[in-house]
Amino acid sequence: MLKSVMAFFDLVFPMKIKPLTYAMEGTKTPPPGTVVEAELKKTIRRALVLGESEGPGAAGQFPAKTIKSVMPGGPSVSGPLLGLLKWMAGYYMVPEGLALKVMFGGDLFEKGNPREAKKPERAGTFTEEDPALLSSPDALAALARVRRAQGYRAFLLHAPNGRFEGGFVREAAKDQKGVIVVCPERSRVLEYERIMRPVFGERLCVLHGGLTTAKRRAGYEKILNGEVDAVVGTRVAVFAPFKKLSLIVLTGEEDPNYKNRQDVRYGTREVAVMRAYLEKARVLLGSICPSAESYFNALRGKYEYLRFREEKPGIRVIADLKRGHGANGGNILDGAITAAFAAALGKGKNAILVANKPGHSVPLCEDCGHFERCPSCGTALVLHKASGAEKTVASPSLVCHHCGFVKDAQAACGVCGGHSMKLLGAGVERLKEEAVKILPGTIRIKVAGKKANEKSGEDPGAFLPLLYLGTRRISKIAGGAGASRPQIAALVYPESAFFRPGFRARERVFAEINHMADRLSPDGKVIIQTRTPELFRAMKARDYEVFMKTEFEERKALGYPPFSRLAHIRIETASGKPPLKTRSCGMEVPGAEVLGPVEKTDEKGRKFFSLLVKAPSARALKTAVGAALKYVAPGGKVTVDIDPV
DNA sequence: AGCACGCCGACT
DNA sequence: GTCGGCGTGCTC
Repeated sequence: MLKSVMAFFDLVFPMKIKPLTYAMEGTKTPPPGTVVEAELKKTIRRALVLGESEGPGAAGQFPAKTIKSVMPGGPSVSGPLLGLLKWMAGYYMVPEGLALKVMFGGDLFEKGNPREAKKPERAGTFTEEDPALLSSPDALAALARVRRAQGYRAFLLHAPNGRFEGGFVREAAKDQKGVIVVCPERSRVLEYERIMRPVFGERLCVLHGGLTTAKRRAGYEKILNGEVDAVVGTRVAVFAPFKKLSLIVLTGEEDPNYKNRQDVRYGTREVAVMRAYLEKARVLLGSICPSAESYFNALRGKYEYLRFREEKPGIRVIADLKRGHGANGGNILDGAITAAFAAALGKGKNAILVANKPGHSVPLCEDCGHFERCPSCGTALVLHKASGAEKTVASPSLVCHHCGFVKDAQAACGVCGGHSMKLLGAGVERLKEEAVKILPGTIRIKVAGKKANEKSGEDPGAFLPLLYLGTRRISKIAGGAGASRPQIAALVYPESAFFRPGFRARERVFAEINHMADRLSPDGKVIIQTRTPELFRAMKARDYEVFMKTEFEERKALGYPPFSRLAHIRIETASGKPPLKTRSCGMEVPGAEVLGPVEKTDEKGRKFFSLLVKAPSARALKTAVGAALKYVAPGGKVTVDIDPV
């Protein structure tokens, strides 16, 4: 009689659940990384073998259920990727199951037929690269260093422009196997597909959330079968299950889109670097304006810094000091801007106009100084006039841009009844009114978020230049999808973004201005109309080093990253009850600083409490967050965000 | 007291 | 994800 061998395994199901122990009989046991089927709550589901287990233990537990079947073809997930899964669960403080869910979604774990992807969708508009720059001795030397590096190695490519970055990435990836190129958004994926397709042909796979499940699954299958050498995709691509990975590229590494905002709140850059480390592979962080964190890591030698410079389109700062609105014939836009726009548009060149908020303006009573505030956020309400293509409300309304609160706009002051309202600020609606009125000739106006171009003036059939108009996001769509690159861009009072909460506000604005300049034609120009010209001094010169130096001084003084690590704890209690067991000030969290709790309102108008934990290292942060969570009263919904952006 | 529904936590 | 336990609340 053959005695059966019983072995135990820890299985991870792709859902919010810790690993569970299952049994299996037989001698041919599934190695870690194998997909198996097992019963969970009376339904058969797919799960991942994390490793062998000691067994359910002697502690009087239920007998382990058994693994029902093993997927053929050996392990789907490599050792380094399993290591990454465990690291993510530990670092971001989530169950392993949730980490598995964000890594592969349903693609490796749901039944269904993979369907071959059709030909690529509409390709992006990546412009020709810069052969002169790419073939310089410095560029060739840097490329050789990236291509020849063995084992784990991290590089920060500080590129002079997007075309250089793209060309460098292509040359770095050429002829290599197991390459991942991650992009911050779908439109960028299509641009990089255009760059990489000529090099990899059919052995390139595109991965992003816009694909159907069947297509994505077909992609995963090809990667697992070794039919793919390179993957281009959005942040999920960082988990592409190559058996052997050689290079991960993160393009536009400073982009805030790289932060995952649901389930596991991971940062794609941190994950990419950790994966490269575990895979003993190279990681290349590319940017035309690197994040403070990456630059800091380059300065202290954690990353090899590949810096390239270039003459850039000029930035002109128009000081609009104590001049009230109305100096330019009652208009907000400075005369120099309207003149420059008129000139560019007159020559058939496209232009970008960036307002500092949606809507029209903030009405302020000139008699008593009253302005309307949001009842839950306390922030100023913004008038939306409900006219034109960018119509967001049915009738003139006051809107809270933070939580979405809306009320009808009244002509008279709610406090004193006065009728003379001063309109503060330069919203999209208001700039559009001005653009239509001031800019001579006929133009098409493309407002952010709207598909159709709105025509102004007569003669709709003729070729007309485009005026892109919107908030900061407009620069992303400007010049896209076959349109020619704009020649001029103007930002009106962008300093308002500096006063938004969050220590990264300045860095964001700096990066956005750099990106805007990068999207313009080579002879392009960015104009900044501001009341605080001193805040834009470094931006004017586009002097990255000077900007970061000041930024570092300030962050060091205030204890913000990269000089510390942060965690944000969000607590949603039943009905505004205090979130902590102890009264405030009672938190004893050694080796870290805890700020809060502060009551806040989110974008959906929900109230929550917020705690900010500051610690000197990632290690100390984890301990501190653990200690802080002990103070949280039971019954609330708690979310922990490590390295919030 | 008896039953319906819904939320929350556990799932090996 | 999905099941069931238990709490709330309504009805007989």
